[in-house]
Amino acid sequence: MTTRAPSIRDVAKVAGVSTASVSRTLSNPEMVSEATRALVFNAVQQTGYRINVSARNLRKQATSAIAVLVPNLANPFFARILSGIAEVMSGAGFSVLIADTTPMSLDDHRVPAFLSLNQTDGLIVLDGLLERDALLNRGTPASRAPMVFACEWNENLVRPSVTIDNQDAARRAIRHLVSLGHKRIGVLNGPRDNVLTQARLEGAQGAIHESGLELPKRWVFDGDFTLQAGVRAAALWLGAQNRPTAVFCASDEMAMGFIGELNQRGVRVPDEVSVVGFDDLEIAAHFVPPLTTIHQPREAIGRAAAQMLLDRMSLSVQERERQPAPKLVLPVDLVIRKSTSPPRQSAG
Amino acid sequence: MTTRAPSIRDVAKVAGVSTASVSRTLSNPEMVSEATRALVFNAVQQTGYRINVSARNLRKQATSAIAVLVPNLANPFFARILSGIAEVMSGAGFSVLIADTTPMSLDDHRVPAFLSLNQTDGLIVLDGLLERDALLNRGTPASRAPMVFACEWNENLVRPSVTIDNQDAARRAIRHLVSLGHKRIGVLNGPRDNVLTQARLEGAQGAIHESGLELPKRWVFDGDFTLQAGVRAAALWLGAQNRPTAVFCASDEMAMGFIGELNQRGVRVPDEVSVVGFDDLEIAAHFVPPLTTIHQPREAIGRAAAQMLLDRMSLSVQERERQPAPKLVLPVDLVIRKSTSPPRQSAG
DNA sequence: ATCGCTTATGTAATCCTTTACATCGACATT
DNA sequence: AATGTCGATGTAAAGGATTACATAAGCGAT
Repeated sequence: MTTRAPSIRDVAKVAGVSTASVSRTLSNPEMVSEATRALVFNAVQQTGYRINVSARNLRKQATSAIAVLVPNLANPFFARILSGIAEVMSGAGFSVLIADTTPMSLDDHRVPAFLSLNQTDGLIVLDGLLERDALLNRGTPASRAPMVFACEWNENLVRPSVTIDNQDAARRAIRHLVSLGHKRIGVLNGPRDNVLTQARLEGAQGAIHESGLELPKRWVFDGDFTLQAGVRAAALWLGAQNRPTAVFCASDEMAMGFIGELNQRGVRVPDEVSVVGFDDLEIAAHFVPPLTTIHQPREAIGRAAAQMLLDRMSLSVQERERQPAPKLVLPVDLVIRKSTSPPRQSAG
Repeated sequence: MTTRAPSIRDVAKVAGVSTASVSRTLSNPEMVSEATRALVFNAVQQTGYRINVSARNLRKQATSAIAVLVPNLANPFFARILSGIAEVMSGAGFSVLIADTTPMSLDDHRVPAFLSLNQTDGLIVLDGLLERDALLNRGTPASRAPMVFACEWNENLVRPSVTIDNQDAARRAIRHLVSLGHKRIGVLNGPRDNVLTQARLEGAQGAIHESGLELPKRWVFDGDFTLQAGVRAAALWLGAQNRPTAVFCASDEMAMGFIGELNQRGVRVPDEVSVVGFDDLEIAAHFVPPLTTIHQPREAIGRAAAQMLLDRMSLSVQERERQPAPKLVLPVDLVIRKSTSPPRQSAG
């Protein structure tokens, strides 16, 4: 009844050739004669043969699959990057495994499992926190796996990576606010231990000082990139005295949470406070008001990371270790919409 | 130099036991004696052994992986469901493969590849369009694969599924608008061939008629669930004479695109038109104005689908075919926020 | 001491492909 | 005619874990 799936032997028998010929026809059609090819294709049709991926993987010592470690799948920011990765990878014949790293503690047994390379041929890491995991460095086989870090990655760490210039982006956001005449500029940032947070804060700080302004501690709000963090910041902002007339947020989600909450409390943006976001999520252009923000080419980041991983995987271990880790820094744009305007009173 | 990874044989040698004992220790520790167990664990440590997944899969005729077919990965709606799936599945020791089906034409070779079960042990399909693919039904092995359909699924089709009651949801949205006093209610719907579109339209139509109102064709706007569709609908709405005073949108994205565009053109929501969304994306509660919408328990849908698939996979083919396809319909809520209000003039 | 039963372990077959190596014709060159 | 070359095919050996079956050891009962 439940008869076993047809194997390459069955195909060979039907076609009247050897299993080697079948295998060759299927993976290197140009190696066999026209006649054999026809015979085999025919037999494949007849038997309904489907290759057994596990057997091939075992023999080839490769899996044709890569894994993506995502800090938070529910976050729309990552979804889009994943989409870019999936596009390139499936085009190249690879499957994409996803792993949400939020629920995994850093020393979770699954992380090394992914790294051990017999589950996947390579890895794209979107979670900057994972680097600190000793596991990435300890076991030799693990650290040798082809790996590309994307997004949450400090540009000066030594690993293949695809990032944007976070400092520069923050600087541009601030300059825009300064050029509008803002003197008191606040920053709503990510979690302190996040690599992006530091880079963006430095950039913002630099630009503020360059302009002869100050960034006192009380104008720097800690957040975590989420809508909720924006909501909390709104309450803080409202309660503060001598408030900033503009706030640079390290993510669109926080910017929207901030604006949304202010609106509920009757404070208008940009009339009473200008807001700059970061990411340029799709919704940003349609928000009320449309968000001035830093555009990140998310799909391109995903595609680039995938391509870089593909390149790395095509190298031998030695070659990989000899070559310096490639680093790609993609350009970002400031897109000016309606959430920023000159401050209400020109003087603080 | 590049020495081959330690295999179970190496562990066995170091531990001074047979490969069988090693295998048993690793997968059924209770089958071996205390002493052997210690010996083996030790040897595993020493050798740095990692199981070879391909070999195990080949032997066990299973992959410990499932695939999720997503219509559009970039869509935040699906990202959250995926997150629920990943959570349950990785808890149960399964890997999750994702495949974005938008780029695949329906007869793409990859679809049957996923179905052929030797790449994955099961399938969760979030793309309602795929059912029409003859491939799902033609080949016996394919149609026998454990499969669960979620979200985009018509409740009365015969397949294991996790859905919400779309008709009821739409009905509730409409009743809410009616209860506010609206007489002219429009609908911004999904693509015509989408299963959700039909169910929601029927529900909306039903509720409108029940209330003694009409739904003329010109008040039904075709969309595709995207922000852009909302933008387009706004233009249409503005251009129409005798406009609806309220619009029920089949997705939050469309609702937000609609509101965003109206705002740019100086039309206030809900003052001039009330808007109900569908999905309750995170951002909905923080939009300006906060969106009245149908709450879908997205993470729960994902978890439920994963659990159902797990259950189905634990059954034999015969059992699966004997049992009726399980169907889970999760409850939805209407959450009333600020994008709906009584119409400006009480009479049409 | 023998038998029977249980528990722990080892041996070796098995899962299905890929591919190194061997073989075989056919054809060209000398 | 003998030799060499080349392309196409077949044979059989991996690849690494699981597990059916065989064996051995331990123990209680007779």
